[in-house]
Parts: sequence; structure tokens; C-alpha cells
Amino acid sequence: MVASAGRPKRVSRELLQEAAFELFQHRGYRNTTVEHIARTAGFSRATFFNTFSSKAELFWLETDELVAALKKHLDAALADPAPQQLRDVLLNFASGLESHRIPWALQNYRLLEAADDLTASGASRALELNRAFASYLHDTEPGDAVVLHARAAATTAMLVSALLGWIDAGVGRGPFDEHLDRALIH
Amino acid sequence: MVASAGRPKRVSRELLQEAAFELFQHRGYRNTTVEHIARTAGFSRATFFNTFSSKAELFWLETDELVAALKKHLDAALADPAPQQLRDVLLNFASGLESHRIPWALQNYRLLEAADDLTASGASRALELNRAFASYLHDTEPGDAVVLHARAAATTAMLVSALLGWIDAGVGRGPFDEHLDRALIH
DNA sequence: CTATAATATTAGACTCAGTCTAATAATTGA
DNA sequence: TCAATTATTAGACTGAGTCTAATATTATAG
Repeated sequence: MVASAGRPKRVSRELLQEAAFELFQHRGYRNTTVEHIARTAGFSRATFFNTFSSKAELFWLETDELVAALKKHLDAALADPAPQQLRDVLLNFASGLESHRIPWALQNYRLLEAADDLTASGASRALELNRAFASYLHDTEPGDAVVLHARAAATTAMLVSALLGWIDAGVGRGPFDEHLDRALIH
Repeated sequence: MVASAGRPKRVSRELLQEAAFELFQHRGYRNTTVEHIARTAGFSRATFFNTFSSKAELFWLETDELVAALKKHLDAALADPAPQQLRDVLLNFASGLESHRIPWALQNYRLLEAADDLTASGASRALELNRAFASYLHDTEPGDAVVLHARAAATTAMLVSALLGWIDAGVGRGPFDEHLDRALIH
């Protein structure tokens, strides 16, 4: 790839994220301003908003990768000629989730309560998952739309509940798929 | 009740709400400023924030009454010596929900997508319900905490899903409890 | 009737997120 | 050296929410 014309980028999502998480740990999400994050990383506020569309987007960076991986997993499962039940696809994905690879945002999910923009952006991630589940169910076991959407919503809720419960369980918790197996009723 | 001392209140939640919903219909939630709402109702911005803690709180006024009614219903059910299953308590409550008494906010729930503060405040209402359901389950059928919280979360999700689906069904939809009965998978 | 205590309303200043525009800086290639 | 291109920046703006201090309206005590 030829070096493209124009002034080279100095900023990266990672640089800003690193500065931000340090500040969040230290002073909390609300007490950390975008100006503060940007200056700590060596940039201006304007550059921050060139890189992220919001303070919350930065917060969810790693979680978004996890969500994307799960959606990819669902797509792969759907490509199978005889797709598994959604439940089993999720358990399969869960078995690959290592304790040490949980996004910082999820480990610190209690921060959500303190900030409106975090609650909203967290909810929008859950809704994204919900759409993916509804779509999977639609393709694998069509039927009454009311029931289908209810099942998708229930699955999303149980997954999130299991994940947060597992995180809360702290060190010594077993593997995630065992928690999820108990939480995913029917 | 003796008339209390001091300058009498002129503002009321209802006055502001009436002005607000007119403006929301007309110009949308985002394009309606708090200043605009307050002035339309004949007050100042400062008075608005004396009355409501946020623009979003106003949006959810009627919904909050519905949530409070449901929580009361749960408490009443719990007072019974042999409490019903949560599912049946909810179906019972749903049968009393008339089509014409659906909060404006729920009828217009698609507005949520357009505004972060609405998503967040909507989510916080759902979480409030979720806590109430978890508490009900805790008192009626104790057991594994992971399973209990998963069931509460699933119930919340299915209830919301059913409610929004019912609203979307528009005129000609049957009674809500029929929808809910299908959505609440055991 | 007047003063005062109590409460409502208000203006206005402030912080912060997010948007936008216009200026400037650093690079490539001609 | 000049133009094209892209990155970074300052700075102004809007709007939500917080806060303080001033003013208005009432009841009641004297």
C-alpha cells in the first residue's frame, strides 16, 4: 500500500482509549471531560470528535468488537445446511469467551447507572443483539411474529443477565457457558 | 388543608406536559427545546427545571404512572397467602389495560431511537420493572440466583416486546392480555 | 396597615457534549 | 517551489442541566 498523500495521522483510537480508561478509573466517567481525555493523549478536543462520535462510543469500543464477533458467529451458524438452535449457537460462542478477555466496559458495567449517555449506548448495543437474534430465529424457525420477537427479547435479556451475573461472580466463577446454560431457560 | 404560606404555585406538571406534547407532535422531540416548552406554557426555563428534573422525565410521566400501578399490583398479589405465578399476575394486570389509556410516550415509542436521553430513560424504566419482577420471584419461588435473575430479565423483555408489538398492531388489535399470553413463554 | 416569613418564579451565569466552519500544518508528487 | 490532499486545531455555537441571587406573591403576626 503506497503511503497516501496528505498529512499523516498521528491519533489513533487506541491512544485516546488508553488515556480515557486511565482517567475513568481515576476520576470516574462523569468527571472526565472529553477535553481532558484529548489533552492527556496529546490532542485537541476537535481531534477527539474526529475519531469518535461520542464519549460513549469510546467506552464501548471493545464491547462492540465482541458484539461483532457474536454476529459473525450467528451468520456462520446460519450458513450451515441444518442450523442449530439459537440456544446452542450461543452456548458454543460462550465457551470461547475467556475470563481475561472481557471488555473493560463490561467489567465496569456499574458505571452505567451513573451516566445517561452510557445507559443509552448500552441499551443500543443490547437492541443490536436483539435484532440479530430475531433475524436468526426468523430464518431458522419461522412462526408467529409475536412469539418470535418475544423469544428474541427473552434471549437477549437472559444473555445479558447471565453475562453480568458471571462478571459479578468474580474470580473463582466457573466458565461462562455454564452460567449461560443455567440462565437460558428453554 | 389550610392554604400554605408563601407565593402560590402557578405551574403544574400537566400544564408543561400539555405544551410539550403539542410541540413534540409538531416539531419532534429533539427540535423542541426546554426553553420552548416552558415559554409556550407561560413559564421560564428555570421553572421547568423546578418542576421536572429533565426533559425526558416529562416524556415518561404517564408511563411512570403505569409502572407504579403495576408495582402496586405486584405488591397486592404478594400479600395473598398463596401468591399466583408472576405470569398470571401480569396477565391479570394486562386484562385491565385499555387501548385508549396507553401513555402517549408508548404510542410514540419510535421517537426513542432519535434521542439518547429517551433511550436511557426508557431503559431505566425497564430496569425498574425488572427489579420488581426479580423481587416477586425471589419472594414466591426462591432458588438459584442466576436462574431467578434470568427469568426476571426474560419476563421484562417479553412484556415490553408484547406491549410494543401490540401497539404496533394498531386499531383492530385484540385485547392486550391475548398478545401477552402468547409472548410470555414459560 | 405594615413588616416579615415563606414559597414561587425568574434572570443569568456556568459546565459540558456535540456540531460546524474556517484556518493552519504536514505530507506527496509535479 | 507549488498544488493537491489530508490531519489537526481554534473557536464559535446550541442545548441540557446546575446553581445562585434577585424579585414577586402570598399568609400571618404585630
